[in-house]
Amino acid sequence: MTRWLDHDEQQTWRAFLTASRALTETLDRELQHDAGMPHAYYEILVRLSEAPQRRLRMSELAESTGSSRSRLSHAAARLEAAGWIRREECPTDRRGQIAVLTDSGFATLAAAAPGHVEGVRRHLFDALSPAQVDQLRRISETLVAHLTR
Amino acid sequence: MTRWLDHDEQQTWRAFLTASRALTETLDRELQHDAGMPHAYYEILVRLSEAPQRRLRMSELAESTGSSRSRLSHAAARLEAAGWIRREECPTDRRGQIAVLTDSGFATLAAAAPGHVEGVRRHLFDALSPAQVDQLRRISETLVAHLTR
DNA sequence: GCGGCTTGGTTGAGCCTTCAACTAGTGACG
DNA sequence: CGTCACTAGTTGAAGGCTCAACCAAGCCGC
Repeated sequence: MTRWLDHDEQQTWRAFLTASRALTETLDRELQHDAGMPHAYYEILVRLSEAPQRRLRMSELAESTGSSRSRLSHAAARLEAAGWIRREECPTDRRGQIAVLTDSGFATLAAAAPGHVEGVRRHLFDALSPAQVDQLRRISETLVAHLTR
Repeated sequence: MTRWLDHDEQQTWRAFLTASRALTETLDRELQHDAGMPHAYYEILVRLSEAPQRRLRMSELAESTGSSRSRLSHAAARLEAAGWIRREECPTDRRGQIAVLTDSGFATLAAAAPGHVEGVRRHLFDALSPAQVDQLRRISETLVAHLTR
């Protein structure tokens, strides 16, 4: 037997879908416009910038950005063509590749970050009360735990 | 001056991103696998199925699914090729088109719905407490209002 | 009724993602 | 030490989305 959604659940689900879609689309568009890259690529640069020596194995980078190996591989090809990252051989595993953030990539990221952070604040945090922010965090963490179980 | 995110805000933002991405990707994959259509197309069929006579002007359909006219136009071409919708001339505005859900489209939707709803329940509602569901709804509604302002 | 603005919708190019297939290197086990 | 399963990463095709350009048709003023 299907456990259908009642009216309230419907409303919740549709509101959530609309909100998350609108939010990600808005931020994606802003980033594309201001920095010439989609949000997914921005995230890759962020993770690299936070890693020791600004370098990560492709597989770790895929893991940490929540993308498939294939997606990351395509993305890396573009980022490399843009001169924002470079790929090096891994000394300990000859199958491996290490993605390295270039100076140009770091500079691009540094230029893009303020605008993007401002966008996140404006579109998300400014709209919610401190209590709601806290609730959203717990909800999100619960969902992540549940989905990656 | 950039209003940077503090540590807690960072965590909240990243958790939210991860959760909403994981959720939509999971449901999208399930739907693609079980019903042979992406979630965006499923939504179009749902809106049509709820409309009087299962028909809507393209512009209203775009509005109600939160997609651009261009996106809907491309989607409609595919849905029409699949035989799930059909487009008719609008009698009152000769520029207009009316999307109509076909019987085949309705049957496909009816077949896909139980599995999808079950997925939404399993991945979202089952993970959260009733209080959290209520919080999520208010948060989402607040964000939608804020973003479409 | 005729310029000119606006609206409804489509189109094509380019980009991103997915999926499945593939290469190459690693590691474990007999 | 050879074989077989698994892991790292890439590739290409196909599909979906965005953006900008475009064609009609409606609408508004004079």
